[in-house]
Amino acid sequence: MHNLKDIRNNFSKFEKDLNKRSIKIDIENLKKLDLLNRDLIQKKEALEKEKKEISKSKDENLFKKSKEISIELESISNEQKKTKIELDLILSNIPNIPHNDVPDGKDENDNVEVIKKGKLPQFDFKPKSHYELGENLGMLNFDLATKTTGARFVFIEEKLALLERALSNFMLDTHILQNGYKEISPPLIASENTMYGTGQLPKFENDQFEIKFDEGLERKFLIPTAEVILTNIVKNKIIDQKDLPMRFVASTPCFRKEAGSYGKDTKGMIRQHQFYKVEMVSIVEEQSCMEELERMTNCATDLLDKLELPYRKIILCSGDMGFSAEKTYDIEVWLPSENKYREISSCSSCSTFQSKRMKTRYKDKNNNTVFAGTLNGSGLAIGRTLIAILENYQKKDGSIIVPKILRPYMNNLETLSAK
RNA sequence: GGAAGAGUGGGUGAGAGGCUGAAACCAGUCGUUUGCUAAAUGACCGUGCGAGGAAACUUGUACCGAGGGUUCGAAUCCCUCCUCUUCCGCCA
Repeated sequence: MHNLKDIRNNFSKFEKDLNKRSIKIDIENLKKLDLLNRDLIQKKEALEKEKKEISKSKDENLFKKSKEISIELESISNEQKKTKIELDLILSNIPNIPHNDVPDGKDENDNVEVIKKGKLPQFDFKPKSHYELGENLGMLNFDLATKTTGARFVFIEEKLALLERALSNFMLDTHILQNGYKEISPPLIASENTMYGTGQLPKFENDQFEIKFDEGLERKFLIPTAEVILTNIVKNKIIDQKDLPMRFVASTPCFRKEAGSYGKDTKGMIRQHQFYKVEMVSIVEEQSCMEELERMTNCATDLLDKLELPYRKIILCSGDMGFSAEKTYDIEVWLPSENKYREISSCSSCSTFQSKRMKTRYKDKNNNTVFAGTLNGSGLAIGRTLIAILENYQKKDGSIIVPKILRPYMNNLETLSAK
């Protein structure tokens, strides 16, 4: 959410900034509504003052007048509320402004590679896809998921399920013990206001699984990422400056409708309605955002180094970034069967965009109340890590070597092979 | 699910229709004094949205869980909802 106060100072700069994201808004309308809103507020407050004075005077002769003012006040107040709602609706649908470091661009083709690491595996046979490998091992079952649930779900079984658990534990341990994150096991359901706080609502309602919840009025959603619930830990809060930075990590299932991706990645488990992901979230002082983003991204790539998987890091161009982000690094892992890199992590700084929605603040050195910076990043998407291990560690006979770092988490198992 | 009680500023907690943006205490900020791993003392110390100002700041208004209502006037009375606590029931 953008601050109207800031926008007001320089409407044309705001308009230019949004151009970077190919967003066009009716800036004149915004100006007009802002003026109207403030005008109505002034009128309202003048009347309120008059009323207050009458009631203070306790002069019974004026009581009738006060009553008349109340009627006028109500209509002005209603009009002002309506204007404010209209303004908020416009503002809540505008994405974050890209940071200066972010390259201009239209879509994923304009993203820029930053580094490439790890050596690509060489095979003296044609490498199989993860779903072939998994099905041949008898450890991935898509048909069964279709029977019990529907498309875009999967059963993971036996040693592959163990591998999934091992990945979760390995990643959590690394972030907790080595990187200073606080472990959280959060609710997987978020309220409407929480979804609004991180920017999933109102604009991306179609991507969310809403669940039926009889009691209460507020709507509930399955989390599309732990970012939602971890970031909202500091919703409506004035944080003690000395508690910053705050760093949280959780391994949770994530639920996404994947609306609008019909026909994309339909085979295999690249794109599922449900998947596990280890998520990191940082709450920092605004000026530390860029530094924290580098730190967080390193936490993610470090895992790939430890797993000995080849990857590259790219910076997303302005047109390809998510709604709340000011700057995003994607980390892409090598998939031999596709002969290309695929996203396995996305680390973003959201500057104060989310904290303005959530009302997350802290007192700075001058005792001014300022908005905090928020960051989130996957470290890593477990389903896709599983895919990467299957494909990169496959042998000609279809068995899979277990990466060394994971063996302690798997009773020292060295190979996955069919029975 | 039934019954009872409670939600006040960063925290604890007074207030029970006008003098309350809200006592007191803790935490915090800035001083003073004595000195030294600290004590004493004074002042300041909520948030949102407006207005004026380059700014420090000044000023208006709203906010005591949320939303309505009664009243000239509501933290205080009434209604609805949410949340929490305790007791009972049910249950992994």
